[in-house]
Amino acid sequence: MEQDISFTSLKKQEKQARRDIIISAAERVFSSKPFVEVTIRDVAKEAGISHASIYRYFPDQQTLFVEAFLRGADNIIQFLEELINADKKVNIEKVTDKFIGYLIENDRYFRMMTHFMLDGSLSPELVDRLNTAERLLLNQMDKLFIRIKAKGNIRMLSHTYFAAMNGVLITFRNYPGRSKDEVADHMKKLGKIIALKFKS
Amino acid sequence: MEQDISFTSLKKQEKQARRDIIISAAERVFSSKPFVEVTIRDVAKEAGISHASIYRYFPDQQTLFVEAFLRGADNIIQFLEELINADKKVNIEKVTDKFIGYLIENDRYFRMMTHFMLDGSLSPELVDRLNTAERLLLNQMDKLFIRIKAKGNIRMLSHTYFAAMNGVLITFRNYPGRSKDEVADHMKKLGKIIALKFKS
DNA sequence: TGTACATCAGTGAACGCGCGTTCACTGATGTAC
DNA sequence: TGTACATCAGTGAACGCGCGTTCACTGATGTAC
Repeated sequence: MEQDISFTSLKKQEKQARRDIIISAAERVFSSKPFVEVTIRDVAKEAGISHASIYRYFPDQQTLFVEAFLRGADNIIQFLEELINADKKVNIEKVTDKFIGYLIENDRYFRMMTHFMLDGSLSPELVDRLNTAERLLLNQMDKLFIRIKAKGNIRMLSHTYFAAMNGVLITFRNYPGRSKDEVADHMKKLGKIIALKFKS
Repeated sequence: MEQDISFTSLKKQEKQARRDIIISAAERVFSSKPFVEVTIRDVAKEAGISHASIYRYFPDQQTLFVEAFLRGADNIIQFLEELINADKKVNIEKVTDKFIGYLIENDRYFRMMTHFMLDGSLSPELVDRLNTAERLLLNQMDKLFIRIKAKGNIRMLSHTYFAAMNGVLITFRNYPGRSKDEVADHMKKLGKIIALKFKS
C-alpha cells in the first residue's frame, strides 16, 4: 500500500512537471508576439509536443494562459518586494528605475498584464485571481510609500503610482523610429519625473 | 461640360457621404465591444448594408478601422483644446477631471487608442498617421503646462502627464465589483492626485 | 515466466466555426444615337 | 421616343484560412493471475 501511494504520487509529480514545461513554453511564446496572436499550436510547437497533447494537461486555452499569467505576476511581485527591501534607506527613484527596467526586460509579463486589464470578457473566477495578484502588487507599493513617509491616503498613492507606471510602459511601447534602448531610456526618464513628483 | 462636372462632383460627394455613414457605424460598433472583436460583418450590419458592400468604399478592414480611429482622435484633440482655452485662468485639476470624464464617456476613442498603441504590427504609414495625431494631442498638453507656468522640459511633462492619464484609464477600467459611476469616480480621484503633483 | 488486461501519454486527422475577402450576378440610372 | 450600351451600388454565395477542440488510434508501461 505504501508502495502504491508513492508510485501514484510520483506519477502526479511527473504530470505536474510536464504541465510546468508547457507553461514555461507558453511564457516564451508570450515574449515573442502579442497576446492575442498566441495560439495553442504555437505553445505546443515551443514545448515540442503535438497541439492535441496540451489538452491532456489543461481543459482549455484560457486556463493555460491564466496559469502562465499568474506565474508572471508572482515574479513581478517578488522582484518588487526584493527591490524595496534591498537597501536600508529606500529610494523611490531607484525603485522606479529598476522596476521599469525589469518590466521592459520581461516584456511578456507586461503584455499579459495589459491584456488581462483590458479584456472585459473574463470569467468571474479569473477576475478574482487577477485582482488578488494586483492587490499583492499594490501592497508592495504601499510598503514603499510608508517607508518614504508619504502623507495622505497611502493606498490611493499606490493606485496612482501603479497606473502611471503602466501608462508610461503602454504609451511609449511603440515609439516610432526609436531603438529598444532609446525607448527604455525614454521610459526611465518619464519614470524619474513621476518618482520625483511622488517624493515630495 | 459644366453640367458634367457638377454631376460628377455630386456623385463623389454622395459616395463620400456613404463612406462617412460606414465610418460612423464603425464608431458605434467600437463603443459596444472590444476592438479585436469588431468584424466587418458587425459594421455592415450596423450600417444596414451587406458586408460585401463595405469593399465598395474601403480596400480592406485596416483602412476602415484607421479612418474611424483618426476621426476619434480629432475629436479628442478638439475637446482638449476647447477645454484648455475655456477659462481665462486655466486650472489643471479641472482640465484633468473633465478630460477623464470625456474619455470615459466616449469609451470608443479610448478603446481604439490603446489598441493602436499596443499593436506592433502596423504599417509604417499608419504608424505615421497615429504619431501625428499623438503629437497634436501632446501639443495641447504643452499649452496647458505653459499656461500654468510649469518649470523644466515642457514636452517631457506632457509625455508623463499623458502617460499617467492613459495608465489610470487602462488600469482601473475593469475594477471588479464596481459600477460604472464608481469606476469613473475612482479614476477622477486618481486624476486629481496626478493634477496636484503636476501643479507644483 | 507467460498472458490477458488496464491505464494513459501522445498523436495526426478531422470537425465546426467565424473571419476577411472575392465572385458573379442583379437592377437601377444615365448616355449615345 | 425607342433602343442598345455603360456604369456602378449592392448583394448572397462561396473561397480559403486558421483557430480551438475532439476523435479514434497507437504504443509503452504496469498489474493480475
